[in-house]
Amino acid sequence: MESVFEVIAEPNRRAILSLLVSSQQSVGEIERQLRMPQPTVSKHLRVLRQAGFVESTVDAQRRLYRLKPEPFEELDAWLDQFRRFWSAHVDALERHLD
Amino acid sequence: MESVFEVIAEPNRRAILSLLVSSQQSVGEIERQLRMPQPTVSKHLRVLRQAGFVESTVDAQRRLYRLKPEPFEELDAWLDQFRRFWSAHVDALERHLD
DNA sequence: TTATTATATGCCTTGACAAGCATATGCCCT
DNA sequence: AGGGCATATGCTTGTCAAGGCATATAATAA
Repeated sequence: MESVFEVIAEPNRRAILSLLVSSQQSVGEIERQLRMPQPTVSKHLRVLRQAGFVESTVDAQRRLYRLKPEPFEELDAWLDQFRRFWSAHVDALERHLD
Repeated sequence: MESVFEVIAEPNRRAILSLLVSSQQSVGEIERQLRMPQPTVSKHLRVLRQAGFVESTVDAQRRLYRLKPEPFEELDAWLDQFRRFWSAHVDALERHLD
């Protein structure tokens, strides 16, 4: 589970990341919104934390999780090598729609 | 193996995609450059083809594989929701708008 | 203190997938 | 037709990760 690519391959992890876009959330809030067993949520959060996608702070008995930018930058950097290639396609599509 | 995320989770598949950025390649050329058994290459190409990452044309006994843009666009669209978390994106967006 | 809430972790089972190897398919050439 | 080259596919095996469930840890409240 080293690579960021493997981490985002899991649908539930992507759902958690999308949830955290709006604001930081506790484990229990994620659990309820995604209707997922709590151990499952905690395990996915662990993977996300170890890969640098999220970090947490303590709030009484709760842990508040929020996004971190670095892995997303890494993904974007990887996509970059293909960007020239497919942006031409987008431009062509836009011209066609005009 | 439906999702584009699962497809790019495999390192050898990412290597193949990176190879194809420069130009289209035959299975044998990919096999030699990546020092990978031919059945392995063919199997990964099959996954990539089914997910729309590549397409092939016939050249005598060879099949020439080249990239297709759509799955990359899908990845980029997913990344988009997280872009406000890293500052470099602002610059990239400005460059794109120029 | 004990009970309750919030989160993390351990064990176990199951399923998926990648690789190895053999073999099939298909095209080219003589 | 037959042989060789290029690619695809089938079968089997090992590995690894996700989920279920129980339990541990820790903070709070009564």
